[in-house]
Amino acid sequence: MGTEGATVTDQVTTGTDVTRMRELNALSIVRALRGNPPSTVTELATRTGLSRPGTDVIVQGLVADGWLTVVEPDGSSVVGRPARRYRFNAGAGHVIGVDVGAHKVLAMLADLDGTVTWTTRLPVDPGADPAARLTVVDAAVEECLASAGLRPDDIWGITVGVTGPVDASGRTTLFTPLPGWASVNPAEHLAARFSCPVQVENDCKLAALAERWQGAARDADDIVYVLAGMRTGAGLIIDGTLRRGHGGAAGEIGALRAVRWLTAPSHLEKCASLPAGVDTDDAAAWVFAAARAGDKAARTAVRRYTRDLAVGTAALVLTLDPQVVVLGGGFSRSADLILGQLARELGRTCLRVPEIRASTLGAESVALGALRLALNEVDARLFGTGLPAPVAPRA
Amino acid sequence: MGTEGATVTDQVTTGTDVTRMRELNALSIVRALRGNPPSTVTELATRTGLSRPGTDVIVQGLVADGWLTVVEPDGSSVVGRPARRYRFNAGAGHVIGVDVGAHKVLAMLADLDGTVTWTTRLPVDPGADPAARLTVVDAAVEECLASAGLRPDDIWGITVGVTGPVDASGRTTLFTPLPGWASVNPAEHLAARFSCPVQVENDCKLAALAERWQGAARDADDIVYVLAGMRTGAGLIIDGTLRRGHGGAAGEIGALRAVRWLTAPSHLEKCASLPAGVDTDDAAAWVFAAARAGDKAARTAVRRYTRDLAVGTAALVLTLDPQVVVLGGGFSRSADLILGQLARELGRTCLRVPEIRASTLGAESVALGALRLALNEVDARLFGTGLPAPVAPRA
DNA sequence: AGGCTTTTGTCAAGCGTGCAGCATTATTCG
DNA sequence: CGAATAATGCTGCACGCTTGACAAAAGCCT
Repeated sequence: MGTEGATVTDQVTTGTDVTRMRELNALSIVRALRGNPPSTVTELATRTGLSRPGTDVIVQGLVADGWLTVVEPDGSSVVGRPARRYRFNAGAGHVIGVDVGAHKVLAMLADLDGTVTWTTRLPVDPGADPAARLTVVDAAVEECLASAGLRPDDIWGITVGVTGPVDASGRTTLFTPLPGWASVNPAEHLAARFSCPVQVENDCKLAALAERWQGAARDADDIVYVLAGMRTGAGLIIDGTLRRGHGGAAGEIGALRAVRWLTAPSHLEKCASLPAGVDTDDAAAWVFAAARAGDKAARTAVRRYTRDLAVGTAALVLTLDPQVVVLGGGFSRSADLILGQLARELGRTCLRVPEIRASTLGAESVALGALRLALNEVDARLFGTGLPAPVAPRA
Repeated sequence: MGTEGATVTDQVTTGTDVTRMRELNALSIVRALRGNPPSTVTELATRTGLSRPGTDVIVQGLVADGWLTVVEPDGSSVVGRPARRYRFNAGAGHVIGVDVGAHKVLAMLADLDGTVTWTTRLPVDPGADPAARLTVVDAAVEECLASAGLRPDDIWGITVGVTGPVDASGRTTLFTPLPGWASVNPAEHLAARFSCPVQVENDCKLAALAERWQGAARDADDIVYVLAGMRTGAGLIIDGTLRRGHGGAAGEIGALRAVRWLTAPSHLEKCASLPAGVDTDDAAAWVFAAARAGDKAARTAVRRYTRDLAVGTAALVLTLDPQVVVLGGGFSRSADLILGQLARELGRTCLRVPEIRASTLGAESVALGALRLALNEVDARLFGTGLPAPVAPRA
């Protein structure tokens, strides 16, 4: 406490107590077990660099707290005494990821290992007002809880994916295609029922996370994800971390008029050979199919679309110099028609051409990314502040 | 050691020994002292959260190792026994930052606090071959050493700033305006004389670092730095860290033809009212002066230049959504003529308009940034792996 | 079947570290 | 010169990790 003298940088609080050291060691053991098959104490000891007896003590404590579960030795034919194996108790907590779209709400439940244990998809009227849409979100989330017999307090994190840039408060005030949604604060809404942290994030950004987690860019740390569909958007991962920008509007290069992302899909909708009966939602799919079959006008439409898509992508690539560009979104099903030309255009305009890959995740990528973001938050809380609390750490 | 079985993620090595804990505490005390005025043990104890006796023991050790120096109490009029103060011994090590330009080599020497203790500026013939240029670099560095009577081993880090994207090996193979420089590896050259780490980095990126360190963007974590001069370039700081991109080519948006950064300065050179006698190097300065005096043609030239500058800046801003855009480079001396229009253009094209500020650093910004990068590297080595080695930690 | 090898599980002793508390010292104020 | 004040220095205590040793549980060999 500075009395009245020049108070400098008070309260750095990095001093490590000997009891804090034990927490850190416990965490490093948990970390050494996450995502790995069940391991023996000896393995954990070598992995963490701790001694075997020391590791054993900590492991016992973690088992008592419910973080680890014991796997009794099965008849594996090794020479010495068969070792007990310990497994991270992924069921100690769960996270929920929600994708709020115009036509549907998709909710997923996963355990702490990220294993998806339930998926709910409910339809929504595109014109539904915010209250109605939130009711559907609630219903989807509720179904996730019911599927595993969980109570709200068993959920450690929730992430909601929406379209449009998300500001710090979790709202999409700058722009949203959902009617009336600009005034909605989904985090606040869910906080009434859940005590865990609720994050709201842009759908492109979440899809980018998903591609790095389980999709086409698992090996990369610098990723530009381009969502190609009836809307065009981007999500950026730099140095392995999702980047939001200072106001949450990173990746919105499509707002630049010279980048014709807003009008790019119209090339497909206005294709000359498009029959009259095709619905506007199915137009793109029809054009891609026709182009694949050799239809001249359709091929031209796809070429024009890709050219426009490439301009914005080039701007992103030149700005960030990523390792990988991932093409996602609805049109990525037709990546075979797009990727070649996209690569050529980038090769023409960019200094260093990154790898270009098609998304390997389907329509669930946004919800998956939402799960990943929620898990990231849980990890940060666990490993950052470090609270190996007994059994069930709440918010 | 995995024998032949499924070797998973070996060697995580995060286990904290009790002796390692002491290292960490020593480091946190050093950190609590860096950049602060000399402090008493009691102050350090409260700042780090450690106990006073414990702090005292560590401080004694740090003094013995040469990291801290004692400041005997002067006659400050407080009640009670006057406290010894301890100061971080910034002179324990030094770093060197070099700015290799077309016309000059600028080298700076700084201590561990970043206080610049010597600056050398040597002229170079723009057409000099790589060997000649490297000789000048050596001379400049040598002068830094001589100024403080230092030996090469007293230097803990060196950073060299060059124009053009720098790859992982430290070379500028993609592009460089210096004749023959593409084949040069400055890091390797300096490694012959210095055992410390030598980094090579792009000049725009270093200038960006400098602006965040001591310049116009000290408070920001997300910065787009635009170097405006006869060459146009950019440096990006995201979440407080300089971003290089996967191949070191981040920020090279100027390579996009639609972004007219390459030709933007020609608007100034081709100004109609420019007298015949003015040298090409001084043309821009003349035009800015004329514009400020009210010359119609000059004002038009500046307006056209700024319009072109704004296109690329808008692409960077929309991609990254930074908090601040810093206008640097030689033309930032005329920021009064540029900033207003630049802000208007960004306001027209961008979703969320960042603050726009003029650089407060002069021609030394690149060398300053080089110092900062070298200091960052030293810090990372110290605080990361943690080696409070005795007196003088070498590479 | 019995001994040998190998690896695990467990215990005891030792050590380094940080913390709390008390005595000591140096300085100002009355 | 004595009282008050605050920093310094010292001792005992608690905690957790490590080393080393030994018993237990399996497979392999004779």
